[in-house]
Amino acid sequence: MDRRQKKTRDAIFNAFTELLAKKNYNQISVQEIIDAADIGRTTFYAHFETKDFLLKELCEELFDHIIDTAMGLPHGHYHYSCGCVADSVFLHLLRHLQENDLNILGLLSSENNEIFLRYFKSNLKKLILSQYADKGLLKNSRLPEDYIVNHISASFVETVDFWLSGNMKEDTEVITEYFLAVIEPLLKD
Amino acid sequence: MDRRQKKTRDAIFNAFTELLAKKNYNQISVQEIIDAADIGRTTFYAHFETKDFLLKELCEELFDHIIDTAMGLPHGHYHYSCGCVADSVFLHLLRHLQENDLNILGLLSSENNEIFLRYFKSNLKKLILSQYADKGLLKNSRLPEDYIVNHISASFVETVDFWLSGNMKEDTEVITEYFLAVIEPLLKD
DNA sequence: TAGATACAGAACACTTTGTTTTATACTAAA
DNA sequence: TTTAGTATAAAACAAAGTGTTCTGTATCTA
Repeated sequence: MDRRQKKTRDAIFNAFTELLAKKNYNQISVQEIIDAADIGRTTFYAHFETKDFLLKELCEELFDHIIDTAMGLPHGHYHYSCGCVADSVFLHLLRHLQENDLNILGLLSSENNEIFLRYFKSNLKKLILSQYADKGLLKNSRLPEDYIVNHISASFVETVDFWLSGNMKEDTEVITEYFLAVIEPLLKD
Repeated sequence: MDRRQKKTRDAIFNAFTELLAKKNYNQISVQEIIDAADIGRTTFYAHFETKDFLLKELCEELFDHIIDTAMGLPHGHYHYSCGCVADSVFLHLLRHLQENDLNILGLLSSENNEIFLRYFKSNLKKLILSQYADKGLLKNSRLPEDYIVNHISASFVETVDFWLSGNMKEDTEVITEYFLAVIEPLLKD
């Protein structure tokens, strides 16, 4: 990719991320992004059709990477009761968040975090499927599989939200235990 | 309240609700609401400071009523295992939604339903607290109470979302059973 | 070095926003 | 029924934002 393109693209992402950390998405104008990124008006529209498309691409950059690396990890049982919390993909995800690449924490903690949590959740489903469904761990006589996958994804996202809104007081291991304790009853062993 | 005030207020709410059912919140302009409600520009701003305030007041009208009536219901154990699903407040809530007062279903099923689901969730916490926490049913040696309350609220909202996005194929009783099966392991008995 | 491309800057018509002003119609209470 | 208060309509307004087009310049790649 042309160095110039990458440079302006990064400038836009950075400006947008900083703005999102301090004000609501709806209240951010394209003009503000342009000013903050210090680029020409034409340039912005050459890169992104609208503000919504910019958001979408930002989300892709943020979460696709995180989920994809997690997908590459070896799968395991990861039950709370079997004491292997330390090996859980979910612990890995939390630690990845904690490292705060690309100021992802700022966005997930911001006032308008629903946007990102929603995107996070939809990406998580793929991970859940590869972790549990492939191994037949989700079979449950009372509940349909898609309901369980949805529930587990939502539970993790909500756990992250709980953790962040409490300023990450708890260790990643503790939060992982909370989460695993909540989803464990839904899994076959 | 002045009849004229109530009349325009209703006109605004109706117009806004109809617009929300077919397009995204961000893409709706105040001008469109004004046109749809067939009122004067000045009148709108006499009622609502901004579009965001209008949304907030709409949410209050929609959910405060539902939750408040549910709060008035007698409390019970409502465990899946004890077979008293029929008495659950949650079943009552689902039926209330199904009646579709004020086209609440249209909003909860719309593309931008996060806004409403989020508001729904925060109101639900009050209900969960009155249902379970007061009776000491949430005590759990492994998990803090606020985490459990948050989890139960989120689980119900996500269950509603699951139900609606599948076009309400399942009966309210079945959905209630799914939900109770998921939260039951977190409760003391 | 040459052709292609990304960028800046300015101008553009257009929409939206929130306010102000003036005049009219309605309502609630005396 | 009258009256004083108030809700509304209509028009005009400045300010800001949107998305596009054009021209000239700088930068990249081959």
